[in-house]
Amino acid sequence: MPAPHSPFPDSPSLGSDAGLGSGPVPAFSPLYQQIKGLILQSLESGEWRPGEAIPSEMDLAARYRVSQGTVRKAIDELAADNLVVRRQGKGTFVATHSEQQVQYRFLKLVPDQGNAQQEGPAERSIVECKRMRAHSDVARALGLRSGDPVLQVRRVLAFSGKPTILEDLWLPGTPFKGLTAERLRDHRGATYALYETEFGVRMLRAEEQIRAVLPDVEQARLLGVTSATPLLSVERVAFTYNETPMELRRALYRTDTHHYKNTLN
Amino acid sequence: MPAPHSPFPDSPSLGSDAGLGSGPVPAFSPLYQQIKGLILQSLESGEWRPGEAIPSEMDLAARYRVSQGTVRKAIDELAADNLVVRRQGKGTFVATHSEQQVQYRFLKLVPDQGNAQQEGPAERSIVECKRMRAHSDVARALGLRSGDPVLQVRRVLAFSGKPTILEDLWLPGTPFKGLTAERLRDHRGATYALYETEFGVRMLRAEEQIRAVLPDVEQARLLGVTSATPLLSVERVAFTYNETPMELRRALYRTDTHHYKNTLN
DNA sequence: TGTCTTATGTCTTATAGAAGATATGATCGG
DNA sequence: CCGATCATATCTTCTATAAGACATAAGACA
Repeated sequence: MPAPHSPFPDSPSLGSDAGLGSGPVPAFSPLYQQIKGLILQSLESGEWRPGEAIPSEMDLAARYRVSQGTVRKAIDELAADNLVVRRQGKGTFVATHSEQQVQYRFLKLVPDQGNAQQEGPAERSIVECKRMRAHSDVARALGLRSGDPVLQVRRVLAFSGKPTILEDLWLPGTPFKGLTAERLRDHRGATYALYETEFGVRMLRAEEQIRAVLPDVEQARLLGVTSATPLLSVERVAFTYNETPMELRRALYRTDTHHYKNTLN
Repeated sequence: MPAPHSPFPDSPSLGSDAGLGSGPVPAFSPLYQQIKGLILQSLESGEWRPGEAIPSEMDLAARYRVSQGTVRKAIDELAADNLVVRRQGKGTFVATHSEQQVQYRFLKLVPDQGNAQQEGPAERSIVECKRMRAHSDVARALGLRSGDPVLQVRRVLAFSGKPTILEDLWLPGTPFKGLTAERLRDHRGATYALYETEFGVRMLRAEEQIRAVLPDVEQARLLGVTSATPLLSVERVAFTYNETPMELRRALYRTDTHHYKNTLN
């Protein structure tokens, strides 16, 4: 086998025993992981848009001066992380929240009877949408400082006319400059798809903390329940590239007709 | 490249274009998936016990008359499903609920401050343990018929002396013949580890349905809360091989000091 | 007792052919 | 001459194999 080539075009050879100096990739990592890191950078830079195809494995192999199999293993991991989607015979595509078979990729609330497809899309109504300064807890969750500008949205999602989810969203003000209640209301499809197409913010991963709570009077009114109705409190932080938090979402779920579904393995 | 060999030792050649007739593997599946199925059978039959090493990739390759890389890809998928664990330079081991770094593999409840390691193991106390006949809902969840014998266990888990989880377990009577309150109480470590070592039942996967509820009087008493305290209701069905359900678990979680943590991607 | 060697695992990379999808162009019927 | 249909060319990803690199542990040996 010939000595491994440098995955960095037009740079002096450094093989697999040279360090990158800085960056997310450890200095002494296997070749395919270095390639993965490079593809990740191109993905982050927007070289290929969500929904578009990335270059073929052969093209990428030529670009990075490695074999097709090495590129393949790099893409395998990206596909396992849901960053790209492979389609045999067609190509590899940048994953997107739009045009997906499942409308809501991160929503785990499903109806007790039937499935989410039959139920159809949620009816959304925005209760409030204002720019404000972040409190300490919101700032901490979003990696900001207290007082930094944020956008807050409160809305209700209803299924079959029945209000089921009350959500409060907090978004960092700078990346989402220009987002208004109108644009939110007019947009069809998932909110994360709007972030993607209008603001170039791709949500890749999220973490949720779930509790059981009782609503306050205002929350109960918006959901059409009494203050004695137990609700699921779901606090979600969604991350884009480099584990950067870009959205805090505090939601209350009614669980009389729906339940939160989770699979463990 | 030579023609693919049969993965079935001492059987007439059938290559990749012959059907298996019956079984979990589709008739026209790639070689590595057929190998995966064969390894799965050996795993299920108990040829290698949990915690033990399975034969090396080279040995398995010789056994099935395929190349090491093909065996590798089969094991890759088994490792992705958490059925086996790879350790470079040491071997590939059958995954187990015992001797794991995380004591409770399926428990997603974590303390609000600190982590589960610091907290230490839960203090268990068995409230009830009796053999009975399955009601229709329990029978349906376990794939039994109404009236079939089942074992029911009710217990409380406490952290730092504070009762936090109230669990009702239902187990099919036949596979768990001989399980008593004493054996449950005397056992150290995860309950799923007990199933593994004492009854040869390996839990591979589970599905949970989560709701917010209020406890009845008895439940509230056992958890030391009022009937007005909202609790997380977690109904879990755990599966062994062939997607066979082997345990139904209905639990109530207190979420004043803990929360249910979930990662989405 | 400490170090080196060796055996035996998995891991990484490379190559060749198979299988799927799509566009193009030839062929045939009207 | 026009249009539908089939074969083919050429993309793509997928599968299978081989061989060297790296990791780990046990025994040889000073």
